[in-house]
Formats: sequence, C-alpha cells, structure tokens
Amino acid sequence: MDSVSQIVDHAEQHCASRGTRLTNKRKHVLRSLLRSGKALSAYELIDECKIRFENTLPATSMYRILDFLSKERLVHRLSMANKYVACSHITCDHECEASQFLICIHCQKVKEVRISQSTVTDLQATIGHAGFHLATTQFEINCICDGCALTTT
Amino acid sequence: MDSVSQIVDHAEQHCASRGTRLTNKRKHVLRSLLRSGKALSAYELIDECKIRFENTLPATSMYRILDFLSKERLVHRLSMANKYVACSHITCDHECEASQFLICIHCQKVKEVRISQSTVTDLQATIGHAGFHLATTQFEINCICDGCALTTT
DNA sequence: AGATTAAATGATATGTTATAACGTTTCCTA
DNA sequence: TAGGAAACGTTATAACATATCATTTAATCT
Repeated sequence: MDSVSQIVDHAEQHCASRGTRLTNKRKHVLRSLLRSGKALSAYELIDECKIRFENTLPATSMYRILDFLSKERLVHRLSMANKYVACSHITCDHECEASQFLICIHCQKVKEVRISQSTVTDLQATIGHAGFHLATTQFEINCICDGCALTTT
Repeated sequence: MDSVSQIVDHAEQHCASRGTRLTNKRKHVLRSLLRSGKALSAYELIDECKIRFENTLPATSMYRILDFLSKERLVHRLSMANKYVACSHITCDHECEASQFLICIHCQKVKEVRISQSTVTDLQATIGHAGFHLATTQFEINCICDGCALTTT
C-alpha cells in the first residue's frame, strides 16, 4: 500500500514527464483527495485545503486545479455525484481508460473497478443497436457498499 | 406511434388508478418533455411551460412536479446531466425497472434501452467482488448519437 | 542578474441547479 | 358546506460552476 506522499511523488514525476507541473496548490488538492479516500465536492475540497494546509483557495482556482488534475488523469470527476475522486491507478502504470466507478449512495465511498471486456462488448452491441455509441467507458454506477448495507438494514 | 395527447391520457389513467392526480400543471410539464423528445433541465422546462402554455411556474413548483412525476415513474431524472426525461414506457404496460439511459453528450438526446439480463449478471458479479451491490439498474451512459457522430466528424 | 513571456493564481461577479420554510389556494369528502 | 389534505406560490438561500479580467509566479533567454 502506497503512502499518500509516495503517490504524490509519483504523480509529480508523471506531470514532469508530460511537461506539466504539480504545484503546491495542486498537491494540496490531490493530497486531500487521497487522504479522504472518498469523493469530495469542490467546496468540500476548499474546506479541506483550508484546514489541512492553511491554503484558502477561491472556487475559481479549485475548479481550475480539478480540471488540471483531470486532464492529467490523476483525478476523476463523478458527474452523478458532482464530486471528485483521486484516480486509484496513479502508481500502477496509470492505465485508467476503462475504469468504472461504484459510488455508494449513502456514504459516497467510491471504488474504481474494471469490468470485463466481454461485458463492455455486450453493452456496446446493445448501445449500437439503439443508434448510439459509447462516449467513454468510464461508467458511474450508483451502488450501496457492504458497510452501509449492514448498518441500514 | 402514440401521440403526445394519447400518452398523457394514459398517464392520467395511470395516476387515477394509483389514487393520485395528474393536474394541469403536471400535464404541462409532462407534455413539454414528451414533445421535446430529449432531456431538459428544470429551468428549461420552466421556459417551455411559459412559452407553450403561458404557465409561469416557480422553481419550487417545478421541482415538486418533477418529483411527483418521478415517483409515478412517468419521468426519470438523469443525474449525470442534471436533466429530466419522459419515461418511454408510459403506455406499454409501464415496466421500467431495468432501464438504461443512453445520453448523447452533444445534443442531449436520450434513448431508454434495456440491456440483457446476462450483462446485468456479469456486472453484478464484478460489483459484488468489489464489496458493493447495485442500488438500481437504471444506469446512465454517456454516449454520442449517430446523428451527432456524423455532423461532428 | 534583469528583461521577457507564459503559466498559474486571485478577485469579482454571475449563472445554474436545487431546496428549506412558510403561506395560500384548490379540491375532495364526510 | 365545513374541514382537512393536497397542490401550489413566495421568498430566501444553499450548492455547484464558470466568465472575465487582473495579478503573481516561474521558466527562459540574453
């Protein structure tokens, strides 16, 4: 299990190799997401950065930073929840083209999984018949996590 | 192909049989959604009702009406797009438990499809292994429709 | 080092989506 | 037709997001 610092270091190298910079403010946002282990809204992240790093970011900057981190594929936007989550593949060669996000509708916990290619192929067939095709394979799926399933029943 | 009026009539009977009422304002919203054939935001629906029916609804009422129509399963909320769409199964015995929504990220066109049970089963297995289970089988999938695929390439 | 330029960030305002709290109207039914 | 519930309106505000323009910071070149 990588520590947050190790992941951030890795992310910094990832950016450097792409000619971009993981600035301190960007690191603060990424660290906040990594430490929380769940999806956070832009405004929750503003609060986190203020508390943890005494870094009061305006909303504009936060959205810019989240946009940057998304483009670097270090963070994913979950549009179902209007929240943001750290990519779980930052260190492991960073292949996240075909990730799916399971989002607990109770506690917001997020798990990034990969469904089988055959399932994707099945889906694509259904979608193709309907006159559409996939824009991305980064699905978001509303779920209930085992923890919440126990406590809410 | 049912006309909008026929579908609204059917919806009215559906409500009556459940002891609820499809009021004029609720009909206006449903008609607007049916006629547009795509997903609309609450505020776009306010504009539609104002233009088509000279019925100026406040936001509070619109959200209440959308909530009512959702509970009656006449309308679905698309949380990825923050928009609302008429159920495509209002007339045909109205079974929409296992519907999936293909949303064109360019033109907002929405198609309600049903993926195969085997695909659902595959998905459930993957999700179960990750310590989650499905909250609903009403997935939302970001797509590009064939029309937009032609014009944007 | 100092000038130049591009990237990053800040400030301000506003747009968009959604809900809370409370008051009024409408409509069904006893 | 009185009473109560459902529907709807008013007002205010919360939560999420972006547009525009100004300023600061950092890399680069001489």
